[in-house]
Amino acid sequence: MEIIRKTKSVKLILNQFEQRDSAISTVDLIEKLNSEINKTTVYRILDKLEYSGVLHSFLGLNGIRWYAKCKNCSTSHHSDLHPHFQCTSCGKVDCLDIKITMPTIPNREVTSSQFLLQGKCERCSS
Amino acid sequence: MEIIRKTKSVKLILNQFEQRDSAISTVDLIEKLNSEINKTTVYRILDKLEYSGVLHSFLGLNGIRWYAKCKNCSTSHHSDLHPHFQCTSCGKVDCLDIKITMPTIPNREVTSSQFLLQGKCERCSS
DNA sequence: CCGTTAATGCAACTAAGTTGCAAATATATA
DNA sequence: TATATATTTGCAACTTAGTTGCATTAACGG
Repeated sequence: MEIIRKTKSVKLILNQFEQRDSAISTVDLIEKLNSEINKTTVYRILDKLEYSGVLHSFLGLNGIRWYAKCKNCSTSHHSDLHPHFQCTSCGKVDCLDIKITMPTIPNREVTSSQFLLQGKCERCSS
Repeated sequence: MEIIRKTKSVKLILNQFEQRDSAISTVDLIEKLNSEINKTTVYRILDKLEYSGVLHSFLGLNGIRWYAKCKNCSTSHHSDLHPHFQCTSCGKVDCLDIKITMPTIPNREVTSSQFLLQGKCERCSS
């Protein structure tokens, strides 16, 4: 899971993330690159990009996995404690630039968290 | 989705939730009641119990759905803004009795949220 | 340019959850 | 208590996200 070569498929996937700023679901990515990359490959590349700190992932509504660019992550540390927002109308997901104060809970050692907000995005509520 | 009859299957499922205080995943429930109830029925009953405000649901790690007893919910309003905690070691999930202050986000109308904390529970970290 | 090793495609699989339909059963009413 | 009716159930078949093993292909360091 360590070494990552700059293959055609890797470039195609990274290109998708450079084109937009919002998160992309695995399903969308597979659909979009369907004629160029096999879905197994998409899953494997996303895994590696997350592992190496290029992307971070989280679950949206319906348990589908989403990926977004990392801002301050590395292989050893994922600092993605920001919440995500999914529009229940258009389905689009964004990273929110808000810091979450991780609650301390007695008798439990919290190591990470996922915070998903749902509602209507600007475009869908107007 | 409205009317719910007190059938043998409904009683069996409610009984599972009365026996414990932590959340139960759909998968566990199906497995546990496997000899008595068909999985389709389990899914359908859980849907109805959530709809009618008896249970609330959320996604755990891996996108599996979990259900837990509601405390102050009704058909019209689900007041389950509390976070959930999943132990990465034993997989058990609990509701946390903590109030979340819903962040206000410019240009977005937030209607609900899911907050999942991960780490080690008391039993697994000692 | 070549050899090594990682990356890819493919096909088959797993697992969660859904759907349609016929048969069974809860419940209100007579 | 019997009956009508609408809800609930089981079953089988399906959908969809994600995974695995393996043989083939392609990066890239020397």
